[in-house]
Amino acid sequence: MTQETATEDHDVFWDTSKDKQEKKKKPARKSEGKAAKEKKNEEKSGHKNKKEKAKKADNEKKEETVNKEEAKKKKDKNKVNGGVSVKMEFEDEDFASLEKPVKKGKKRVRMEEAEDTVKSKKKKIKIEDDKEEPGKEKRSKKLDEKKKKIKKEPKEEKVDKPKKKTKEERDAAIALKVKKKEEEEAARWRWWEEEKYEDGVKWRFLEHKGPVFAPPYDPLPPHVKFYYDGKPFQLRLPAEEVAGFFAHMLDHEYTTRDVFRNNFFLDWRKEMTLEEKTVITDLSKCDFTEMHTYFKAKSEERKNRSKEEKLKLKEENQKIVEEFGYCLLDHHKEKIGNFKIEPPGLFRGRGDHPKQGMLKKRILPEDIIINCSKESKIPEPPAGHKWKEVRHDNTVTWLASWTENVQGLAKYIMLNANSKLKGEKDWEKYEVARKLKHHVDNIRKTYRDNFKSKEMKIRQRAVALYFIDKLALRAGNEKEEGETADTVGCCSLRVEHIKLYPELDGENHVVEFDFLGKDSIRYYNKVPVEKKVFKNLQLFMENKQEGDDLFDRLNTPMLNKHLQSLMEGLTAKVFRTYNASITLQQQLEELTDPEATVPEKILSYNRANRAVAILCNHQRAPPKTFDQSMANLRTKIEARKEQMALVKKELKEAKKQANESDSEKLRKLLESKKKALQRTEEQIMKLEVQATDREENKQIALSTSKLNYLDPRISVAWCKKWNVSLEKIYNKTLRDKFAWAIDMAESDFYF
DNA sequence: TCGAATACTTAGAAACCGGCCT
DNA sequence: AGGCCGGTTTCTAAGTATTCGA
Repeated sequence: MTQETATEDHDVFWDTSKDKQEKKKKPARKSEGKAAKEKKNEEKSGHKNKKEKAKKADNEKKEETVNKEEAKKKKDKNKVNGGVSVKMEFEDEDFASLEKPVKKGKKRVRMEEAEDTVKSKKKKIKIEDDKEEPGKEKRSKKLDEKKKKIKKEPKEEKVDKPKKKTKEERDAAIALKVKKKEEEEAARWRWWEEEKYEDGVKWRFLEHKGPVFAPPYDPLPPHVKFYYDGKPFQLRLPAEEVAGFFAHMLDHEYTTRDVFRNNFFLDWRKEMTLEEKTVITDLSKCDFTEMHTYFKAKSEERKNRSKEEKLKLKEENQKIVEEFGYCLLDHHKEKIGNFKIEPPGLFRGRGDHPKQGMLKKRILPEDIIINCSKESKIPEPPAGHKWKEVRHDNTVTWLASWTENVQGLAKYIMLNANSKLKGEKDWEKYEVARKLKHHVDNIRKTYRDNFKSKEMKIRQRAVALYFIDKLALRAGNEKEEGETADTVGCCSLRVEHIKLYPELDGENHVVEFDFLGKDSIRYYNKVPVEKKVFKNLQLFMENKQEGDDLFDRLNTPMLNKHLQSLMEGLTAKVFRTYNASITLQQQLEELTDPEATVPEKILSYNRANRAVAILCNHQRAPPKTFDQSMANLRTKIEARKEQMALVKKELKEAKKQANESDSEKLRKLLESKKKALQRTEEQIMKLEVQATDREENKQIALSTSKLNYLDPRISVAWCKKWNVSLEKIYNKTLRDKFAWAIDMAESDFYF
């Protein structure tokens, strides 16, 4: 099968536990494999529906142009590299001609202009192929299908978990649900069936009400006091507010850290009056506990509000959401992702952040830039205020922006993930990743060749790319020292982040990675690498010491420029998307047992998802309640097992009786016992599967990859193929975000 | 010709909420 | 009826990639 060809290739490249000799042989077979793959794909399109076929044809057309471009590029490249490669043959091991290590930022290597950088955004990959079709009938037919589906689903649910309500109630609830779903579906903007805008234009009409500001400071009641050096001390409002931010966090580990405390204290003092400043000179003499207790009591109070109060509050909230939570974009109402301005507080940088604890100031309308259509109703600033600026830039997607004071970075108000603007981009992202599939063999060959380049920067680039591809490392942009936590990605790796073992645990050429990546999440991995990679790493580390860059002649713009020349639209992060999605597809194929029950299939899905999460190093802190909840589950299973034993006994008894005398009643009893046994067995199985799943998931976060890396069409197709309802895999948010994929992917979708 | 600025995606933690159990 | 638990949603920090402008 087509799939196998592809996944096999991938598997060998990936599975680091396998013998490397096998891997080395691989490239020779690759082009062959690819040709076969493509042919199979063609055959496959034979039994696709019209829409698909049209798409396919179009794709091929595009593929052709791309290939032409590729060919041209390759030719040009050969002009440059060709000479080098001849030289390379006898200079391969001649490291003497390679440049000496450089310190990045001081002696930056001049960026080599790519020969034929394919630019001009206008050429950017057009992704929709079927949208130009008129296909109005088709559309309405689709809608009908949708409706049918919608009507069916809740019934299934009913069977799944019967509720303890009266029949009428249940029916009413279901009817309501169906209605709501239908309405939602009818209101959905099926933008993926429309033509794309000219390049750079993000919208033609945009109207919104502006952001919602944080509520004003609510002062402490007089009886709640702050103490300095054991004595009550009355703070003025500005200092009191900031003290409150700290008091709120008192039982958080942050407040025990020196950096956090120092930064807080420094910024707090800036809010103090001269008198306050004179008295309050030592944070350790500050006692916030009374404030802390008060805040806690207040939040408790909030939780214990009466039903009516809660309802009222909810309604009020709803009103705000209704008014400010949506915008009008090209005739469609779209949900805004973050319409509330971030309230003031203490900066909670992740990891060892040098600025943690600093004061995040309150944002005022005077800080806000509004972006909307000229001809739209311009949002009104709150009474007595004005906006910093109102602009009308339809080449960007944000509705409002401001500059945050801690790091001086821009913040934006943008649309929700289910919006056209986000969805289209997401779709495009997966299309680029799918395109990489057709180029990846070539690219891998190229970087392998480059392992022996006589130019240091090309070798470094090749090895970095190898890591990005094989290990799904992030690109690793440069960051300003001292401004953020010390974290790295591929290009910013330093010599102390890797260790080289010519031999380790029976494997040759092992590299041990140990560094903090995004969000200061530790990446730790021991990987056997190709010999050439190993030798190069040794070379890169020569004459360097801790703190020096491993790839001293490489940075992300250089890497991306190179990638751009290999494939239009290709950047370092595409490899993560590509490898994540292709891994999911391959794992699903491997792990799904057609005979398995639905819960077992879901476990397989989660395992496939998990493989991706591990690849991408998506971790989470084990939930605080993990051990407890695990124990609870075990108890539940035990209880069920006991129940099963009981039912078994009863069944035996019933059988015996039925054998002795044959009556209608006894037969019925026997039947019901049999069913009961089956039910318990199923329940136990379900619970056990759940337990396994949870255990395996202790420190792994599946959500990030599901949300950002896995082409949703793979999951949708899998559900269709195996008759698993999509709700079991995707929650409401995900289904909303991926509406485009749910609509277009059939069970034969192939990434 | 860089470093800075800009715009957007990706990330884990925390808050929230609703269903279930006692 | 209330509290607990787990999934969902919200929040905002931290990345990537590209463009801008001194």
